[in-house]
Amino acid sequence: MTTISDVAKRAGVSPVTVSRVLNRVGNVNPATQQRVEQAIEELGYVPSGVAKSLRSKRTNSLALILPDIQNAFWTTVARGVEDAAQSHGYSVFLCNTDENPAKQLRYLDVVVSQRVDGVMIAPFGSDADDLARLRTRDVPTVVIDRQINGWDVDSVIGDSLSGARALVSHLVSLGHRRIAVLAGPEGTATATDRVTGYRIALAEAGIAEDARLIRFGEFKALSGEHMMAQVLDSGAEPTAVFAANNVIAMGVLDELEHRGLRVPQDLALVCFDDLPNTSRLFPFLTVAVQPAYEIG
Amino acid sequence: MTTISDVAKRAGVSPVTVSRVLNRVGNVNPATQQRVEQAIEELGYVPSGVAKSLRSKRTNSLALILPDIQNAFWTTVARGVEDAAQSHGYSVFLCNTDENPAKQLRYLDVVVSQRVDGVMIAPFGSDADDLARLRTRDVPTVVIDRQINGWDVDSVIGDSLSGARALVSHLVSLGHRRIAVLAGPEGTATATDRVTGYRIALAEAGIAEDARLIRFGEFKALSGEHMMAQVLDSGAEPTAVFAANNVIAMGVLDELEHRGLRVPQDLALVCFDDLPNTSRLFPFLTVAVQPAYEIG
DNA sequence: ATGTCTTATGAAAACGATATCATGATATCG
DNA sequence: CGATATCATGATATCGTTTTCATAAGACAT
Repeated sequence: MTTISDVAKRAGVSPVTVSRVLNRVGNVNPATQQRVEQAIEELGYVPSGVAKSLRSKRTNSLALILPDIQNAFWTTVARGVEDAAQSHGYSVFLCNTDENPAKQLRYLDVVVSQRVDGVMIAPFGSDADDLARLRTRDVPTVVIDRQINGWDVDSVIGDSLSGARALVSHLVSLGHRRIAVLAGPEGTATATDRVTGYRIALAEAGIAEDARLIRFGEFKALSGEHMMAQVLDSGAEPTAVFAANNVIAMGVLDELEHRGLRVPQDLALVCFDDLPNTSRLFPFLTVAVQPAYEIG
Repeated sequence: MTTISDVAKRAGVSPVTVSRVLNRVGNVNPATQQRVEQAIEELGYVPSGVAKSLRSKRTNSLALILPDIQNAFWTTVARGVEDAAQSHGYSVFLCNTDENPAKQLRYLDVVVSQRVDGVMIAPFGSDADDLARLRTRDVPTVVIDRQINGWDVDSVIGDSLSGARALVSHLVSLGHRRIAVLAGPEGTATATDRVTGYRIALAEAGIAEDARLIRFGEFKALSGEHMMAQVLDSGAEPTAVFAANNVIAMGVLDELEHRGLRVPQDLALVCFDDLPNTSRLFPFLTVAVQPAYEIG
């Protein structure tokens, strides 16, 4: 791999001068500059970002830590992040935690060790301790989509509570009284906020809560399937379901299909977060769309 | 940011000894080791990957350059790559070229400058020149999904030709004679291979080609829409359509919907690459599924 | 007792860039 | 014309590690 010294030698100057040409800083004789540029061209020299980072303490890279890169919501967020980063000269490390705390921890170690200039994370759980690695090391951080207790950090968060409340109120206005909610992990703000929104909507309508209709699980299709099955088997006989995100809704549909139940004839369904082709796929489905790209 | 010297000072040893403890190499007195480990703990020290990379010439990072991270096929590939990389201690830089040569070029510069240990790329076009930056610099590279002319590089490629041939033969066996093919960019091996497979299937069935039924565009929904419109307006009256990938198929559906045409009653549709929920979304759709995760 | 091995540690150099300071050559000013 | 500012360039130190070489203290064999 050619270095700045190789270029310098070829152009008959010192490495310092090459650096000056590269960064367009300081004064360089036009003739010299041309010789240097030619040497760079001939050798196909590309400066080492690694060495540059070591000296300058900036890596020009960011980390984006997400729970599920196969979820369309998150890829859209990623796309937004990527475009914004690129237009400012940053590269993005994309990390997929799979909603797995151990994986998340490992990635936090990696990004700290790689000395990225900043981290955007949709954290698992809402416990500040998990993110201690970032806080104690003063890594500039933005939390996405989920709130963190006990750390006053910049965040970009959709209004889960209001969204959930609106969705459930919509169901109520259609005449539903026995509405199930299938949420994500109980420790995650996104999940609890959406359940809270659900509760508020019920309270406003004067409907009593039924514990059998409230389930916490994971933001995964399989979990949606299980939760739906539990609710159906609980004897609570829901007429409508509020899925806390798109993937859970998919699981719900799977389970309903197994049982030969149709949406919306047998059971109404609403959910959070859009999916690609939702309107074609489920014209009957009401969703609370978050501006994923803009969040990114 | 604490450095190895800070740790050394605190433990009353030299940085070399700390390094030895960190990398479990050479002989270190157990008592010393414990002092060092305690100092690391107390200071919350995380070694600088940047400095390590500079010295060791390894970054433990890989780049994955993809045309569209919003396409489920690619996110699945990404997931496979990520899992494999992580289990071997590597991190992955995910880069989205958006099928845009300029973006691709920019990313190639970035990854070369960042000195990643390897690159996996689904390149735009099939011209080796575009990838010259990688070749001339001996960056270990694997090409995914698309073949490159003039560079004998490791590749992981689904069999576009056979897949396309099988899909089109399937249509033929259903009695279709006027079959349209809507492909990606003409310069991309994936697109041309799929068209070649289409041609072979037609030839085998003794069906003459109709130029109006063969379209090249982009691997994007909007392009699928346009191509479908062109074919429908060409007067060629197709009874079936072969979309060269999932996203194009989505565009086709959009266009058909605009015109009030139904699948499969008015027009049969087959395509390459799976989509999430395909079976629920389009029970009528025949797809050639590539093992995306395993490719990754 | 002398020489050879192993263990435990440190000093110094190196990785490839940039920041700082120094130097000589010109240009500009009063 | 001497003083000062500007231009063009280079020497050297530095970023935080790891590699290489050196050294000293015991252990062991002859």
